[in-house]
Amino acid sequence: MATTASTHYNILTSSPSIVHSEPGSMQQATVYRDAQTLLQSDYTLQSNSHPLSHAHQWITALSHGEGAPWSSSPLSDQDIKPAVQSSRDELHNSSSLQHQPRPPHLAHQPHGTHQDARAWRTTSAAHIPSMTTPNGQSLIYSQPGFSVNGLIPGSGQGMHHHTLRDSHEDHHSPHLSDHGHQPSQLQHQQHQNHHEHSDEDTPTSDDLEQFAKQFKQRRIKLGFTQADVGLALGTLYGNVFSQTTICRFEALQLSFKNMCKLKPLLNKWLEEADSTSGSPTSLDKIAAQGRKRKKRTSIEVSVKGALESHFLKCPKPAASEITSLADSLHLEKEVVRVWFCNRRQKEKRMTPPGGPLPGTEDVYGDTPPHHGVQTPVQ
DNA sequence: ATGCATGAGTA
DNA sequence: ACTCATGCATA
Repeated sequence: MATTASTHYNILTSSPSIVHSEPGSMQQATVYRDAQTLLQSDYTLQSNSHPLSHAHQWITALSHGEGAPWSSSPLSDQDIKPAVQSSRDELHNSSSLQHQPRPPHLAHQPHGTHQDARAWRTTSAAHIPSMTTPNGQSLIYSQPGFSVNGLIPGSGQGMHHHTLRDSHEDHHSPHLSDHGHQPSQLQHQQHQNHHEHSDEDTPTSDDLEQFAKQFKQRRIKLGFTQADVGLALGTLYGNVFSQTTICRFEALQLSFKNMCKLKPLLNKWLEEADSTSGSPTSLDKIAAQGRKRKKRTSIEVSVKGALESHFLKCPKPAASEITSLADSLHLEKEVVRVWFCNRRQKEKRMTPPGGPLPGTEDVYGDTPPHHGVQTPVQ
């Protein structure tokens, strides 16, 4: 069986008390959640959410008939607290800056055999800052200067939220095939901002790359582990992060937007750690709440290969297709579905899998003389 | 360091 | 049902 699922994890059915009843530090999780929300949708204040819903549909899809024990755990109710979020930090950078510029001629491809969703693949070549569309407008997440420091909210950014996360070649992007007409967003705000702030304004992919590198270096020098940092962020700013996230940040394995969000936080930590070099950072850990998690399914290499093949052909298979695929591979449908989701996400990271492919035609053949980065490392 | 997973928010 | 941010568990 591919599904190693030894299926039988402690039921742990209900632990209503350990949700997040921390003695003296429980606001962390709270703020944390809020921050995220704010980032994704500026004004969309999240109302309460459904305790559990679709997330468990796959239970019924279990072919084992095992009777997933972890399914029953209606806790995680009160996630909704008064939106505190007064960190007057930023977190406002509405999404939308993650649009990847891609050559218009490739845009209309139903699902070409090549993925062009990555544009900032600047692992070694830096040229992002301004690609020009057929119109001659540079549409890049260069230095929009959104509401970060409290810019005027109506400067176009704060309200548009994400409307153009083009990068999907399915439905919503009928245009931009010939005109490459970028909707709106940071076009009109491309003036009046010339701050050399290497971390206040929107960083370029290059900036992020540089920062990540320096960050890692300093971190190690100071003797901190990725986990330490993640924890420290929690105590310092209320946003706890896992070792995984820190690791991915350092490795540029997050989306551009995500990187942008984390950068200021990590930057602050750096300053903190630097100044207090020597004193032990207060550690505070919120109890891991017991949400039953499905045992990680390990997919055989051969099966993975098959999935990869299908992905190349069709990165977004229809439900029916997933079903049949799952059937032929002897996997649960959910597993396959999730696999595709994760695979797609992977494509969107700053450092895409497979490395720099020579296939991506750089329409931006004019690398702008724009390099404000300082000394890389030591 | 990464693979598979969860969940909120969206479409 | 998907995207996106994030993390447990594991290689």
